[in-house]
Amino acid sequence: MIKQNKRDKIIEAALQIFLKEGYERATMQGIASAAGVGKGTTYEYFPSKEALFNDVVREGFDYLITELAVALEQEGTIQEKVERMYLRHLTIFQTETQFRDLMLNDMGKIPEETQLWLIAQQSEFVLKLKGILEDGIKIGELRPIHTRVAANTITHGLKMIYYYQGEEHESIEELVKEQVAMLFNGMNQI
Amino acid sequence: MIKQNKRDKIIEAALQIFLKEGYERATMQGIASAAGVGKGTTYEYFPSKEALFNDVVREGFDYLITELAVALEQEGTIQEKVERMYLRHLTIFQTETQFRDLMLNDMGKIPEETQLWLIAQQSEFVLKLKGILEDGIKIGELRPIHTRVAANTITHGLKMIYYYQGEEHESIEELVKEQVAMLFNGMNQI
Amino acid sequence: MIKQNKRDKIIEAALQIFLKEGYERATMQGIASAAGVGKGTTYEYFPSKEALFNDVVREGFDYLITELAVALEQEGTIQEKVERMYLRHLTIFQTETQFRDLMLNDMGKIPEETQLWLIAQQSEFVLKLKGILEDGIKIGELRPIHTRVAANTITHGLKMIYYYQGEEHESIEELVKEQVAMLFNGMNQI
Amino acid sequence: MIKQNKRDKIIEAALQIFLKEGYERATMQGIASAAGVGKGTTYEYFPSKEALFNDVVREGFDYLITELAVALEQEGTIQEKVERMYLRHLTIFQTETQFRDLMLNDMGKIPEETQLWLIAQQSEFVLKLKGILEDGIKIGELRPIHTRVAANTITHGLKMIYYYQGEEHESIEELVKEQVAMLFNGMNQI
DNA sequence: AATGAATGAGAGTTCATTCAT
DNA sequence: AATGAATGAACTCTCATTCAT
Repeated sequence: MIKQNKRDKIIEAALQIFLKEGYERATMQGIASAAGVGKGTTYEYFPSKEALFNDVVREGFDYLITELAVALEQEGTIQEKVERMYLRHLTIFQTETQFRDLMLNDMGKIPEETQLWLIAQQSEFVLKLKGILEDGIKIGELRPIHTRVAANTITHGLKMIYYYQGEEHESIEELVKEQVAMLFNGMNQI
Repeated sequence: MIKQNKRDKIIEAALQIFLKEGYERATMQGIASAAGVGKGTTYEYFPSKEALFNDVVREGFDYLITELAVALEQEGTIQEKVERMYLRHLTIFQTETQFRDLMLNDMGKIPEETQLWLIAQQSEFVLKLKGILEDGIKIGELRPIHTRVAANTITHGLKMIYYYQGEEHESIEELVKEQVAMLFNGMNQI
Repeated sequence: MIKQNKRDKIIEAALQIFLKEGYERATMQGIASAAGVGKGTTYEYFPSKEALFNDVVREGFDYLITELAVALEQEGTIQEKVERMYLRHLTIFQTETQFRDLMLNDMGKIPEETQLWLIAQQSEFVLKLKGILEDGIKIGELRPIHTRVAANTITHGLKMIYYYQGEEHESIEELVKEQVAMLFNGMNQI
Repeated sequence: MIKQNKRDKIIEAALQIFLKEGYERATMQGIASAAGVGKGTTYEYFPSKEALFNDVVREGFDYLITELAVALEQEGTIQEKVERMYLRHLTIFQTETQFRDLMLNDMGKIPEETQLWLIAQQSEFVLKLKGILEDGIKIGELRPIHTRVAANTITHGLKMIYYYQGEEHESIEELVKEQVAMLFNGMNQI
């Protein structure tokens, strides 16, 4: 097993607990126990519960954004890129349906500065996607759509998978592909 | 003004407070004060904070689902119906961006039974929409799409508006219309 | 027994505990227990430990100053007035030698405002005493002494009794009288 | 500069911190940092916070008593000796008004044994002063006063300077001299 | 000998809930 | 039925002390 330092162990345990319990329900004692350290130890690494949450969010979001950006940058048509991104997103959160509680919730407890950082990160990501869509229009791969709305729809559409219940005879992967196909091909008869 | 009974006053006040503060941050004292009743009185009508939250969620969700269903049932093309539903949804939550905190968050605190009820309500709604889409395919208004995925995408796509930042020269209403148009017409060149 | 309201019971218990333990050592649990109420109840009456301490100090000091002023205002020579004041002071603190901890110590924990109030109260008292001394000089009862220093010496000299150890065959009352006599008659041969 | 050993550096730092913060507020980490050593190092020299405080008090008191005794032993009338002692006392504490917090406060935290030692030291000092006063009476320099009370009054009167506020056109030195003069000459008209 | 990472007992404070009025 | 005073469990955070290095 890879040797992890205490800080990483606490971050990881905190992520799990925040996910399972939400910010308020989570207790420092619980996080410490899950990390296999004493309660006081958490305060050696993070000055407060809020600061710990802040770092958890930052590291988690950083990881997520990076992964998605990589998926976008690989070869293929734009629809393929987006599909790849959706599937990567799915893989990351398949085991953690509660991840929405970290990403959508509890955001009032992080410092203004981090809130702004999150928005900035997300905006940057949306802009990158917008650029890709504009290129797609230029080379005639896409119709002349409203790229800002499209980039936002695609980005926030990622979160839809949080709500897919396990259903009968189709895998979630297939549903995701169908969803992306719909975004690109539309529903109207032509 | 219609005389409201105490129970309704408490439910209404609780909704506002839960929206503003989230479940954990909300206090029974705050809810009671906002409702203009004594703290003990809340316990005459609801046996616990959780039970109150449960009822608030049920009533709120009920109202929402009903409103959206009405929007769907009115005349027009399917795209028009969906657009109407999106705009109705927008109207309801325009003033309460924190509504996502009630709908997406804090759901761990309601009893299993209500969780299942919520899912059932939502499934029922998705089914109704699915039926509408199937009719649309039958009469040739829509392409032969995967109706379950489409119904889910449309339903969960409603939540995207929570994340629209106030942007420059376009109103949110226009962005919503663009978003619906994209769902129906697709992004790919044809 | 006189029926005391809860606030008074808490103030009284807090006084005892603060005297015995000092501000930092005193615990809200201990104060609550001593007052015969629940821990949370103290917070119904005082928003914090500091606020409770503040009120204890104000009420205690108020009582003390009033009692001493009364002793000064009764009939007699100036030496008799001062002696009476010293003895009254002695009576009040005879059972509470730790009172110095409340009056001299722990003053960093009370709000600036109360600190200023205490100084103002004390200054006012010293001024009153200074006036009495000046009258004494005018009517030839006292030598033309430095009245400000004298008033301060007498006032702060009150605190000396905190340090009298129980000694052999003389009572503290007698020692106090001797001390006052010395202040008025001096030590030098004439 | 004389090389100080670690123990002395810790004692000195601890004195400063105890003076500034009081016993409870002072932290071992703060003391260690001020002394320029590691936190664990303090425990190499002193087994506990209480033990450290104990040693600080003993050494500080020792120094004080010695200084005052020296002032008393130099040449002059008794009034001059006492005045010299008061001024020496003033010099020592002029910069540290918080010294009263060490001397008057926090004494509950030192072991019984040291408490008794302090009382004994003080008693011894009072006795020495009492002897001086008795000699003064014998040679007719002083009136036949109650020497024990006088010695106590003089000794405890030292603490009065803690309470002198900075005042207008007189220096504290002048006030101290006035105070001593009053003790020796009395206030009553003769 | 010197260190500081690790710890957990214990502090102040909040608040859902109870219950006498 | 309506109330709010009373309560204590449970929380975050501090810091004296230990101990492996």
